[in-house]
Amino acid sequence: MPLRQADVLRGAMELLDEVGLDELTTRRLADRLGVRVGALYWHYPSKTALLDALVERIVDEMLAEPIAEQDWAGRLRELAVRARSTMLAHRDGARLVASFSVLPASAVTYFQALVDSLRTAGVPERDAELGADLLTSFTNGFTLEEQARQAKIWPRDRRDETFLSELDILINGIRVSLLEK
Amino acid sequence: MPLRQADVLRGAMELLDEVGLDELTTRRLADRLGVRVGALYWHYPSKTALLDALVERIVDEMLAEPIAEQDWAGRLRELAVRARSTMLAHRDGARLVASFSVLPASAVTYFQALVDSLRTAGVPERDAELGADLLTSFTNGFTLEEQARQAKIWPRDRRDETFLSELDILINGIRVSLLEK
DNA sequence: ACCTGAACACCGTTCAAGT
DNA sequence: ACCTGAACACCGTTCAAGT
Repeated sequence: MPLRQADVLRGAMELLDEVGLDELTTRRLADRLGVRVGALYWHYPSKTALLDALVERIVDEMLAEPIAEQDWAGRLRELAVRARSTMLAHRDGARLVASFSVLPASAVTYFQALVDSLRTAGVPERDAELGADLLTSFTNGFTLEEQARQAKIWPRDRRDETFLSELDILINGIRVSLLEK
Repeated sequence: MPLRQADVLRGAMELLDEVGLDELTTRRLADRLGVRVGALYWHYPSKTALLDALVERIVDEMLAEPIAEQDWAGRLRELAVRARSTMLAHRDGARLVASFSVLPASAVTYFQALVDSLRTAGVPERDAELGADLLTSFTNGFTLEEQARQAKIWPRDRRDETFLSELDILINGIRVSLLEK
């Protein structure tokens, strides 16, 4: 029976996890799906579009489970932790997510969840956006470097500890700069 | 007269700035240097080695000028601002720097400058390293996203403002978490 | 609707041979 | 010491033609 777009996407995700982003080629993907390269272009218009679909699927996972009720700091922490662990769950996940050419709808939702956490704590819109952007830049920068190099040096629990410590420093900055001013 | 390694490096940097990282191929570089592709491999053992040399040159620029005497917060700010502006000075600079396979010696010096700024303010070694890593992750994450997408949407002065605002929030976090505890 | 066959215009890398 | 010529093993993409 014929391939559907979802099969191509699933195959691409599996191949990503097995060989990494640099070895994820259209030809290897076609092989794995038992099809000729050209066939892929019936399902996706370009490799870029396929990678964007992968990014979307990964970012979707970040909000798959609802965020537990808690104070603003706990919500920010949970959102950041989840973004990191979702990217770490896929080989080269951070680099892939950083490379999107079409911003996934779920990325907007994610960013909005950060902004909302701060808004409900009384932070004005413009400041809440700054805080959300700061948190996102840190999380992505940390995870990108971690996945590219640190993961080969330090064990996961050590890296978790470091991430949480730095995250707390950052959240304290948001507290004194945006909440208590 | 024959090509020297420095010529290849300069040519690569110029090509990077003209066409970007994705179009920086060994063949285009060879064309620009008036040489056949294979000749490059006499000067650099691989494209990866050449890219690492580019990264090194960019990171070197970050500390080309001495850091002005000032308090720890001012020093951290200046170091972060300089890292960002140096990466922005080259097309795809942030993505290139994030991709290094051999950590440049100057990157160690840069990181140490961050750590030292905190150490002289009385922060213990381990905490100083956390703060330096936090600052680095943020700066790289911010600039990577900025250069990849935001630069096409917002003018430079608007992005400068945003970076400085977020940087201050982060530095306040370091202040209350690592200095005043 | 979905895929093959075959091509096009590229890549990075190697290496004997030339000067 | 530095480079050419030529090849090898790949890429992403297109598209007429097949089923």
